[in-house]
Amino acid sequence: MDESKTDFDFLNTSADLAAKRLLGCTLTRQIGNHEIKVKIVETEAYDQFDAASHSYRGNTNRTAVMFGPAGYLYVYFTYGMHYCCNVVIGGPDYGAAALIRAVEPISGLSLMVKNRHGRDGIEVSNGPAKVCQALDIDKSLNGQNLRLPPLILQKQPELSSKEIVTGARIGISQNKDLAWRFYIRGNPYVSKPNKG
DNA sequence: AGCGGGATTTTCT
DNA sequence: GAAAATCCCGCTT
Repeated sequence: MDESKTDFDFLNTSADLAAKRLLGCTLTRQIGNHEIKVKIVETEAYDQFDAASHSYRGNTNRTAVMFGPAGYLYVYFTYGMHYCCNVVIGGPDYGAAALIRAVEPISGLSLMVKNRHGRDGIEVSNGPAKVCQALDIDKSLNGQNLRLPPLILQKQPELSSKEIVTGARIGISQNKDLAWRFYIRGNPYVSKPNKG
């Protein structure tokens, strides 16, 4: 059977719904003989109709991956020093992606700590640039097919709405009130729990 | 615990 | 030329 066509159908929807569906899914990163496996615990949605999104200004060299099919990796470089990674979501003509803001280690923790220069505990992966550092993701993985090594996304059963917290996105200056950040309730790796 | 600043370069105006 | 989907450190409560 051709799994490649159907695996990521669950991401072929609006950015906010797809970002929510990514919570609980796993990422497996192969680095040489080593393997790191993590669970996605925090995401943010971005699409072409959203002024805060890189895709808002259209399909450029930088954003081309966002305008491709779901299930590919979009990596961008920011603040002159950090990489952040996204899972492309929605159909090929819908420029959308979900920023992976935090993950929970499942296996390969010692290598993650090493990649984070000794940072331990939740500091290993409780932020988008920390996730990329821990998983050794940089621009060379931009456009990577997430069905294939060295980075594989696996669907997990969808969480119930009670397990998901929704709120405003972090670190943006446009569309601040749009509640397109999602995280797993009570998870210690969430970068910044909502106040209140 | 919370605030403020610096690091540093890609991307688009 | 300015801003940027961030992080870390140091200083103040």
